[in-house]
Amino acid sequence: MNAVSQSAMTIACAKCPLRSLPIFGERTLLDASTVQAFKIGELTVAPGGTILLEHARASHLFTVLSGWAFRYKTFEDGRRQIINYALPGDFLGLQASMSEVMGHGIEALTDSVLCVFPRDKLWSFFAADAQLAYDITWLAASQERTLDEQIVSLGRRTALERVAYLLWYLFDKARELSMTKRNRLDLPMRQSHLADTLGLSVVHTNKTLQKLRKEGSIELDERTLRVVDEEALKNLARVDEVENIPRPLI
Amino acid sequence: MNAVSQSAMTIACAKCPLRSLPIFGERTLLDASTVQAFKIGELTVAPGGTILLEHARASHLFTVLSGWAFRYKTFEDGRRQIINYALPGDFLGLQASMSEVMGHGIEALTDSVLCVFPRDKLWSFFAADAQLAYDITWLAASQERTLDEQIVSLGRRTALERVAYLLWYLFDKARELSMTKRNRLDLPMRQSHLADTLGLSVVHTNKTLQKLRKEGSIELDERTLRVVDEEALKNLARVDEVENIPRPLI
DNA sequence: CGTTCCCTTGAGACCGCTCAAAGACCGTGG
DNA sequence: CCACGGTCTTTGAGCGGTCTCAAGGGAACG
Repeated sequence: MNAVSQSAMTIACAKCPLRSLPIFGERTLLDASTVQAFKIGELTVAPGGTILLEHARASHLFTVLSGWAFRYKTFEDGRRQIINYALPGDFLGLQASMSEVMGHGIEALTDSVLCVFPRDKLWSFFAADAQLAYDITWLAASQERTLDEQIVSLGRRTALERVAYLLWYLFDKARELSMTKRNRLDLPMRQSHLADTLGLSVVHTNKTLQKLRKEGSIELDERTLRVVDEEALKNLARVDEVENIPRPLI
Repeated sequence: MNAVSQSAMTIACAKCPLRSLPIFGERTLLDASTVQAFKIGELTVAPGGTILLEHARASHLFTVLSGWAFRYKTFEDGRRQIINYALPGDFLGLQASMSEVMGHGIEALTDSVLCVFPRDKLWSFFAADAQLAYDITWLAASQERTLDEQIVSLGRRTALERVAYLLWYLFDKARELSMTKRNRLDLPMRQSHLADTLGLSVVHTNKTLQKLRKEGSIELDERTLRVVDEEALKNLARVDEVENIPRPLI
């Protein structure tokens, strides 16, 4: 709720910097004018700022243009579960548009900019452009796959495997977006975020991170992750290999 | 793979018994002929039969017409995580249609019948019928909400809360479909299925079930669940109330 | 230069695990 | 019809992974 502002200056979809990334394959790329017609503005949020409030009515959909955010749910007694992380190109808020009220909150981890779309126009855009409809469904289905894997993590991976998986997942996701340099990635989250993602306490998360460092496949200090031996990390994490196929961008 | 057969006799969508259930609201109900055109047949599966094989290429989409099924993932060492359960009206296989290979398996718990749709025609049906496209997206988004809640369960609910939540969730889902009678529901799964859903061992699942029975809000024997005090169960489960709005049926 | 937030470390408690075995239920075949 | 084997549920014992509580150190910031 704090530090949220709406900017008059917006990036034209045709000049969207994300469009040139290989992961958003040219063949699958929606015409920029279609997205432009759907887009109504941009939202700028500071670290810790709320993008979507838990249990509130959501009137917008978003695509992350830059920055990190995370989706979460909380209990009244303060327990928090982070559901997943959003990076540039991720489409947010769809769940809410199908029911009336948000089931989760979304918070920015870094300074972030999001493209804003009107939820009440979703249907008319579906009717007008089948490719847009298909792309949104594609993204929703892809999101399901990610959530499936998070469920497997929480249900059946040990603490060490969970940490390894999360770090590899974030690394791989960031690499697709060319956010890594020489196997290095700056992670904006605190250990308390990792703990709330992993279903562990902060203390045990810390101890498990240290154990993982001793395994030798990663280095992690000053909030910079370095993947030293990706194969070893993936084996530890029991990664179920999925090829990164080009994905749509709304 | 065993006990799978394709029947020549199929139910006409116009006469689909699910269409008269209140949860599939009339206003949101897709024209029967649209679904009929998309449907290519029915699949009958016996208990324990495979509907979708993990890591195989999927060429079909399904709607459960009758019976119970579950989605799961396994590790090489045998650990299994059940991701969620499918009941009549649930739409299956979408994740796989967006990538090449199934990330999960689907297995029948009871004798089941599924409507079969061709995955390679999905795009052309999207282009031909915006309502169908919208409905499929709706279902995908709704599924995400369910998965979010499962992530919260595994990450932040205690064993007792988890069991309470799962039983309430199944009860509520079945009630929408008029599968309950006087607060009673026949559950087809074994305790090992519950354990693999809850991220617990079978032994601890058993002990937790007993503790829950002693709490008094449920009875459970002979595979019949009876919800004695739904409010107490929901409080125990820390249910985040969501109204059951009418949903589409493909 | 103090305050605050975060990471780290240690100690002890507890939740959920594994191992083991007995009882209950069911289908099958003698 | 009964004996048997297999699967599922239940129970007990002991271990260990993860938790909570507590305190110290380091870095950032006003």
